[in-house]
Amino acid sequence: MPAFSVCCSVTSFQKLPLAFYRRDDVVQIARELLGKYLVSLIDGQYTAGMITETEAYRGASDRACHAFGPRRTPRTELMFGPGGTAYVYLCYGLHHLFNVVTNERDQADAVLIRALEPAEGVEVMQQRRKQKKVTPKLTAGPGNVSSALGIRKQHYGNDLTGTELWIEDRGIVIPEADLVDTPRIGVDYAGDDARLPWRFTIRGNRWVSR
DNA sequence: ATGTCGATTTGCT
DNA sequence: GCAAATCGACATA
Repeated sequence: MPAFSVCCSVTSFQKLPLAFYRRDDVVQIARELLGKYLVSLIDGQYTAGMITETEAYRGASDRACHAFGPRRTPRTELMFGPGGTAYVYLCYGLHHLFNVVTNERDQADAVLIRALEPAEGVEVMQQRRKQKKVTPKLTAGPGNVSSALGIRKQHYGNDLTGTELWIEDRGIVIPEADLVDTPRIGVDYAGDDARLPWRFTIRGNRWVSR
């Protein structure tokens, strides 16, 4: 059993274009992001990992979303802008959580990236995370993803077609049968919306939180 | 293996 | 004031 998925026969890694993010169905986008690669070139360090866990947050109509209401504040305003930017915010006062803003202007949808399978720059990730061993703890859990890739609040608003932080299609397709949906984590306060099956993982992949 | 607790920004009551 | 899209250190078993 190999430690990492094998990536093969792909000649070009395609950076996802703005059109990918600006579509109307955030739940579908959250599904499609599984198997894509989140890449960062931050502080001169190149790190990348395959996305293994996502959660969809559907704008003003979703009680679990910061933009529910609609709630427009200096922090959430970015989500009301057009898709293709990085919504980074501080959770519980210390964890930087990385989200992808989707949909068109005024539709405040976003996808939270919750876990990665490390691909490149693993040693850099270990240094940032202060981990001697490579285990799922390295990149499982949204706070750990940001920590491993060097994502901080200064990356709030970054253009995801830019040179610091982006997502690539490397030709990996997750079969529909291997796509697992469950309720989202840590949103008990959201009433009925807390039960929506909008958290997505890859069946059998060990690089997931919890 | 499981549980409690502290760190500490943002935004609502 | 308090709860939050969390995590890891530490305690106990």
